[in-house]
Amino acid sequence: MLGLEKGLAVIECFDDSRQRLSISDAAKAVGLSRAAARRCLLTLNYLGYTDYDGKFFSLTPRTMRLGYAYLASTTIPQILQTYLENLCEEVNEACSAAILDGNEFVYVARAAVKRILAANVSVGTRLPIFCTSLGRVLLSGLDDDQAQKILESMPRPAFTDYTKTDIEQIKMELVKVRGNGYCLVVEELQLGLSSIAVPVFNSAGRLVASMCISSQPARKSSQQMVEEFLPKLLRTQKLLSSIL
Amino acid sequence: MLGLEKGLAVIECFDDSRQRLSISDAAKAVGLSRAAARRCLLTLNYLGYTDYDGKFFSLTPRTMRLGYAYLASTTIPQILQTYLENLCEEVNEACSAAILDGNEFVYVARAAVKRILAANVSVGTRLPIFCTSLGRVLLSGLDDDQAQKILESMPRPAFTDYTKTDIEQIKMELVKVRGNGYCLVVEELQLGLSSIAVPVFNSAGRLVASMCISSQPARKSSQQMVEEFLPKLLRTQKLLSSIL
DNA sequence: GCCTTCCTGTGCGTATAACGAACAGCTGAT
DNA sequence: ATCAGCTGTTCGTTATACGCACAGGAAGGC
Repeated sequence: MLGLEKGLAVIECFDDSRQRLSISDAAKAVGLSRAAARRCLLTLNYLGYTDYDGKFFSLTPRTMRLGYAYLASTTIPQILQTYLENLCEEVNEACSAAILDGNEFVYVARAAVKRILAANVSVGTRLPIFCTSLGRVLLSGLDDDQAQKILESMPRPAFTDYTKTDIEQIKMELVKVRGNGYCLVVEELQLGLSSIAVPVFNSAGRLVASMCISSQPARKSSQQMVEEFLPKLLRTQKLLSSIL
Repeated sequence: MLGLEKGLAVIECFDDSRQRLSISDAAKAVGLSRAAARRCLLTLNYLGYTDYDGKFFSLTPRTMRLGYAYLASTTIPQILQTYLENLCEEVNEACSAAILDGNEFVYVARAAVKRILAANVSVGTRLPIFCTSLGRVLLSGLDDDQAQKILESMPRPAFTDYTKTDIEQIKMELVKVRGNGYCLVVEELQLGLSSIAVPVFNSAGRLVASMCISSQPARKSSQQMVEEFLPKLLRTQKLLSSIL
């Protein structure tokens, strides 16, 4: 069904840098002919997924039904959310859970503490997997071939001086993650940010998500992260694996 | 483009009561022929929006790209989120913001306090507008004909003994909201829940959202809600209207 | 003022995608 | 063992989606 494919591509091409699109804009962004893009947008408009002011189309909140169909249809994020809030209460740091989607991960649950600097992430936010604790834990659940393929398929920019970008280096990290059962990443995504993550298994022992506690190197040393946070993460992990 | 319409309907038909659907299930739920439903699901699977185990289809996190295209393409929710977190910090109660979508509203930002009872709402959750403070504020921004039409179009069950279900009664409430500039709703959606909401205007004076502080009648009387919370809501409202 | 350029909306003939019906194979239940 | 229900596949027909081409309109340059 080509029409469906094109329509979905049109929806996805809206983002923070493309909030309002004319027909030609959308056609260019998605790689469709103007006629095809127009048909898609008019259909989306007819169905209530977009607004049209005569010149520009913009998405309506109706679109959120699509994304939340997933969250509503999956119990794991809801359960994770509850446990992360308890965990957050306990350690007074931001706690998040994520699942793999292609070469990114998606936050599916999150409990944040109110601090001055609010990391601008929320449920639905996507981040690269190669340089994050949540991502590397998810990667560690794949076999080497798959991990290799995914790592090769993605750009691996050095966000900071500490970012590991070499595939072999990252694969060595994955080995460590599998051996230790956790992943600590310090300032690879952003200076001043550190996080420690563990895998989340369901009752069948399958890796279904990863969860982490985020902090700042200035407040918590790497050693503190492991000594203080890891036991609590592992306890939550155990609780979760019995009910997922 | 009929194909697009059908595909989107198929995505939306997944929810908490329909997590995993066979081809026949989906066909019945959406009202398509089995053949058409199969074509949709196979296409969605090909595009990565669903998983298929040979019998049942389920949505993948990829689907969240669609819903989050809206959030990412709109700055209002992000700004609201920041202000709600400050407000939440100040009053130590759950603060939420919502926008209108048909005869429901959608939470687009939310800051919750950690309490024992976690109201099971998050960004993306939808609730009816006729019996909620957020909803009535949004309704009050429409003209009478539109409000009437929307109210008529939706089921209005009495969730509690206090739920106002009569259209005329609700319209009188809307008049009060317009006059007072706020809306207080006590235990109409659920026993033990109360909330007070105000409209959010952009710099052009147009109603773009509503925001509320939620509490419990056992802890905060109606009078307290108005005396303590309303001034803070109005201050935040004023701040927002200067930057939206 | 005019011209150019870009975009939009529309019509049309064509290719083909989507349609539904029908059939065969499979599974699970009675 | 039989039946019911679901799946996957094929096939001829329909009409959907296609891209091209043209006209109207808005914005900008000269």
